[in-house]
Amino acid sequence: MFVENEKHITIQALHRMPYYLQKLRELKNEGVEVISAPKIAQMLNLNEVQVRKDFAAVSDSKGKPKAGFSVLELISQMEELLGFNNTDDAVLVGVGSLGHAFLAYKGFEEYGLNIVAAFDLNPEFIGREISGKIILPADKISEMCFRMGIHIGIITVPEEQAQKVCDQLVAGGVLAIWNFAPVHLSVPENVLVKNENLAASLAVLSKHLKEKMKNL
Amino acid sequence: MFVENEKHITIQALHRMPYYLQKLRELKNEGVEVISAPKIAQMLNLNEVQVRKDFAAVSDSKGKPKAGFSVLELISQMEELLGFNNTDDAVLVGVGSLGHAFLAYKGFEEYGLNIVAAFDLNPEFIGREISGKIILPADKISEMCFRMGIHIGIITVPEEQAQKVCDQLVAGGVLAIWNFAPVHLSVPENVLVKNENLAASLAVLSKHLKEKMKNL
DNA sequence: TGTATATCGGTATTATAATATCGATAACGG
DNA sequence: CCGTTATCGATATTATAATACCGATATACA
Repeated sequence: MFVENEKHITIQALHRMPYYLQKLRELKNEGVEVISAPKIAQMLNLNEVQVRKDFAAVSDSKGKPKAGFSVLELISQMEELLGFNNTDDAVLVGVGSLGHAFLAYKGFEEYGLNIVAAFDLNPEFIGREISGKIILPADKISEMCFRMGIHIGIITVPEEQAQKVCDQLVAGGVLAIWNFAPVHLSVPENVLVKNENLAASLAVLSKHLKEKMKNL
Repeated sequence: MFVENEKHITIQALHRMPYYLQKLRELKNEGVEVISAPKIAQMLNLNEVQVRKDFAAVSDSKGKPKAGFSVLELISQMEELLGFNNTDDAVLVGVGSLGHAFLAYKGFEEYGLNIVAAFDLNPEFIGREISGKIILPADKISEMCFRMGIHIGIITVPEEQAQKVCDQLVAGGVLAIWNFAPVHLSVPENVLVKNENLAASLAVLSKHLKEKMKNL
């Protein structure tokens, strides 16, 4: 007879949350205090029932008929859920062009991610400073993650090196991996890999384009 | 009584394709000529039926019982489908840290994407050369896209500017938009927006981590 | 103050994708 | 050369997510 305190949130709903959050913050800045699901749905091109369900999944506060939901309450509950108000430390491996950009990118902090160390396999980079971080040799990954209690790893190395780097992160106690290499990574089942496969996205774009062009 | 020549491929299947392709190329390099669905499934941590169905969706060549599928045929048919063997021209808008990295990134060409022009709103950047491309003023977007017959636009500007840039791309005849700004973009229905929302990915990671840490 | 209505929450239905099942068949070993 | 078996394709089932529907209710306005 335990109370189910964990709301079930689908992965798709989770992906929609940042869009809600962005729009809600916009509305807040315009002075809007209450917003209805159909209005949000229209703005984001979603189904109104889906919006209402998504809101119900994050929020325990109820919406009022004819009016809607409290913008401020939704914002704070979403930030809570998404972890954007408590910062996680992360390490980054691979300071090629993409890794370089991430080290320079200020936006991550806004989402609660703080890159505390960067590694590379290339001796040429090691010891150099990029955006205020000293680049460390890749063979120190496990040790450093363990010592600093890091649980998030970002992989921006070429595909050939990705699995090896991944193994080192896991050995260092990392539980969540953000993988930008276009390869499948094998990990123990308690570790989550979130793939950011640019090739996959391009495939979608390219397919769509091919179909559009055919009809011209 | 027309023959259905367009195979139906789900969006999820399309996302899996680059992983298959990567693995198949690896196998090809090892000299493997025929591979079975269960083996691929095991390597990529997928269901064997799913793999077989995905293969059937791209390929008209049949697999052989007890043996499997021709690695070479699968590779060429996937490349064909994904459009990795015919290059599309694209423009990029926003040369902040991420845009900068994309201009420097060589990998896109491998996937059939060629960035032919880059734009920015910031007068400070205009006229400067980054990775061999001259940065043009954003108000030239529509004109240039139209003149050069560009159909793909990459948006790497901050969220406040994204919708405006998007409208200009659409006005210039762009049909597919790769959006890295964490906002929903409104477009006509014949235009595809592929969102690459880093915040959304981080949300997934953060949620997973929060649950893991709770159990410690 | 009463009536119309936009929106709510909950439930039912439909759509989509993943997985399980099974008879058929080509390769392999004895 | 014949049984054994891994894998196939096709079909059935289950899981998951999206959408439609409906009675209840708070607000707005006559």
